Amino acid sequence: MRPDEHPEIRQLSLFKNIAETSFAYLMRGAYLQTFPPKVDLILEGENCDFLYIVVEGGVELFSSWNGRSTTMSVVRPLSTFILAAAVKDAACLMSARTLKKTRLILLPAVDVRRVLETDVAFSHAVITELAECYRGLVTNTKNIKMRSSFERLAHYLLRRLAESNSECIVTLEIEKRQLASYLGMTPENLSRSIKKLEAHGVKTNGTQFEITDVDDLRKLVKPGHVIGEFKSSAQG
Amino acid sequence: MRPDEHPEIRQLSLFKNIAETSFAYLMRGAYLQTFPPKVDLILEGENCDFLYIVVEGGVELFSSWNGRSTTMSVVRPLSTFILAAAVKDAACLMSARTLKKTRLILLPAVDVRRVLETDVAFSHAVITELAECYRGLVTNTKNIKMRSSFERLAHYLLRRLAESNSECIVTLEIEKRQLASYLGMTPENLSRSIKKLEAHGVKTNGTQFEITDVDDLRKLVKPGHVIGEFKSSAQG
DNA sequence: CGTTCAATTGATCAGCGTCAAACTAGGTGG
DNA sequence: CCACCTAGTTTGACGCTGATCAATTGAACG
Repeated sequence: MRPDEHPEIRQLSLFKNIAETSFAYLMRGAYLQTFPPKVDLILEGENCDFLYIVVEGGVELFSSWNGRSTTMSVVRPLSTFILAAAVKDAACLMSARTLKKTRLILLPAVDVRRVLETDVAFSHAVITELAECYRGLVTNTKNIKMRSSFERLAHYLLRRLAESNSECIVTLEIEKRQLASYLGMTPENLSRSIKKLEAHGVKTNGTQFEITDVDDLRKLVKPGHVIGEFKSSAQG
Repeated sequence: MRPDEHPEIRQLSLFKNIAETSFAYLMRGAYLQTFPPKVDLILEGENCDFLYIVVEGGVELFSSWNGRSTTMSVVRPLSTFILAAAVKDAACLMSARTLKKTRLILLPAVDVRRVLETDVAFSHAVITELAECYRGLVTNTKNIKMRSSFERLAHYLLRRLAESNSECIVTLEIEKRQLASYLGMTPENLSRSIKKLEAHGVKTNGTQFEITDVDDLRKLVKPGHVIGEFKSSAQG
């Protein structure tokens, strides 16, 4: 890959402040590839050879055990994923698959670790990124342990609303079954919970959600007690 | 604090490879303090002024929301906690309190961030530590989302057994109500689950657990599919 | 030796998962 | 362009896991 091929990734917080030579070194070994939907990228348990960057499309991080399976995170452009395993040169704890047609940059993990040794700015960026991933997961865990599935759904909508440009419209970019799994509930239960939302100022139409009474939702979610609730979700 | 006051903390992975001057700088500003049981050290939402090291005793990391509360992690000697918030200079996402009489080292977070800028070895140690914390939490989340409460208990016992010296004895070092909260269940349910364990080769006597049939437990837990299951728990 | 709080036990109930069936939408081939 | 097929979604009925409530037992500590 040429270093100037995707100028926008130079602006990622991971690379923004690193030396030009470090960036060039990383790009020299990088692959830019486009994958069809539903392609397995990573199988949990396998060692981690690349750090991934989502340029376009979307990637689901999930885990399977004993016939069960759960969506851990959804990674959208421009974000990296599987950073923790890459820097530790360890087995991946999550599997990854594309949600739709997706363009990815693959940085060989050895190169990442190499640059880590020479470029202090990169080290600091990795520290910040890992800390954010960690804190995102902490918030996630608190959610699962302290809120009901219905409250988690309301919380999710408020989070997506805060991220969006709109005042009151949220559009799901993933299938409901995957959202259900991410929220730790069954598709059936999600379907019923969405119905229940209508009594709390949310009109739905397929993947469109119109929040007509934000305050009502906030009453369910009671955010603000916990700082960081509406920040990023984890994907390290 | 004198740099040579607690030689064992020099051996912590966070400090093992850092420069002597960095370590001295950190120690110069450090406080060594002993706290009684059940003392609140950190209130979530407040900014993080220190990085903590547990020298003796134990600390519970927990979170509260809307009248509910949950134990997120238990930190034992010699470990650090609240590293992520300290390096990010951000609000803590978890509260902390001592479980019993506990000796702690408090490193001013500004000093930590200062050393981060000058000492590459320290940066790398922080990266490793954060990555481990993150991966511990990933495992935790997978546990909560994919295993039943009974399976989580069995898994917990096997984990503690792997950490202990004994072939078959596990001794709880926390109250059962806290274990229940950590595992995401009620004390009543934990009590009943412990009873159920007797049918799977576990004899109990108060806080003592004797695992007489490890294979039976393993059948419940089915570990090994997910690498890293028996490593550390998160506490960043 | 009494006070206090954790742990246990029993009874009940609710949230949510499971199973099954009907419905809908998006994509494909005739 | 439409019929069809497949897969996701919705709806209903039912059952189980685990929470709640209440009462008792047990253990730690002054």
